[in-house]
Amino acid sequence: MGVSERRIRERLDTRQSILASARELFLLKGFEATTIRNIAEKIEYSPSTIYQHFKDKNEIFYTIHTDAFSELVRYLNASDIHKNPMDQLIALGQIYIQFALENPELYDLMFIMEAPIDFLDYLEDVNWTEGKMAFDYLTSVIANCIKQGLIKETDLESLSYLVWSTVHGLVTISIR
Amino acid sequence: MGVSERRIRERLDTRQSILASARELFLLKGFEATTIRNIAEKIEYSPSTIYQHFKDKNEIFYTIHTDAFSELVRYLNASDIHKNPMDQLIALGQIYIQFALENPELYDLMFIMEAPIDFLDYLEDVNWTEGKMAFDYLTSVIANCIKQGLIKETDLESLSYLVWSTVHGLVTISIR
DNA sequence: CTTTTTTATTGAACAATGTTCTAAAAAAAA
DNA sequence: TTTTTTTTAGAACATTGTTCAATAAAAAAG
Repeated sequence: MGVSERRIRERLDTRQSILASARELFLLKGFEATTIRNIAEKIEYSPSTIYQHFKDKNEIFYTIHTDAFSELVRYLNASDIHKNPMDQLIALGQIYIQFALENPELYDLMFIMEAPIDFLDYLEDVNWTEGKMAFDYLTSVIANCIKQGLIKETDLESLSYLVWSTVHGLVTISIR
Repeated sequence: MGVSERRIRERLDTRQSILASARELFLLKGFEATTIRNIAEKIEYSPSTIYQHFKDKNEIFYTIHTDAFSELVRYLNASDIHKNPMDQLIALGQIYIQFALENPELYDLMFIMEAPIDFLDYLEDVNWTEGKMAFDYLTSVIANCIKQGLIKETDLESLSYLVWSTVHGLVTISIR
């Protein structure tokens, strides 16, 4: 019977509806200023219904956050086309900046917006696959540059941090 | 009569007491998790009393934030001893990092901790003298470097941002 | 078609929060 | 001692996230 399939689909729909509304409100008013009742009103359900899909308000934020990172990783993968690691590194930076400028509110939500208090706990809990993926990718590209003598050898991880934080700094400034 | 002098002094004392307690709690639990009642309990006054000294919870945070920046500026002024602007620039970076590492929780509160929502409004309102001072100082040192041909000429402001955000990125990483 | 069981949805309720307001207590001035 | 001013407190309010028991709806079983 296709009944249960439809029900699963319906359930997923309201879940997505919650996420979409929440995201819109978060971007518009920030995390704190967005209330569960706001979201509930927007999806035309009672506040209680939301708790059928998410443990608490934080979990809604986490989900949106993780999804956004998935999208960033998808963007970054486009740098694969380059064979020369230095070109790849440059492309990586360009794509990163492109992503940030094309989705400024999303970038804000990912990196700048005030997050729930237990955010760091959460990052450890879910061991933040998406974020690690993005960083590991950067690190591996830089490692290739060093291996081919295109970059002077230094502490790999520190250098990766440095690159990221510099680009992040630039992006943040141009967004805000 | 020294009566009113004493009253002013007493008033200032409780104000300082509020700030000290609030700062301690903010650093310990973050802005959101710290309640007015927490602070009140710590200073052994009723919550209402706090509102005699500060418009709202945000204003307490703002005050602490501004004070912290004053302290940073005080630190940075020590770079005056160098005549060569390049030495000064290097000293500036070193002092900045020193400040951050010596007062990691404070640095966290100033740059990383989640702030009240209307924080950006606030920065514009008070036109954020302290923050501007620090940045203008950096900019002027870099300008001197360019003038003396020690740094290749580029967009001055962007370069200043770049330097700051790079150092900030490094500091943030080593603190957290 | 009727009854039973499962699922979905709600509305009322709770505790905690920031904040305000009125009354009391304390201090200073007269 | 009385009056005025200032300080402090306690009760109260609206809003928040969240829970829970009751109701409505849907599906399954008979």
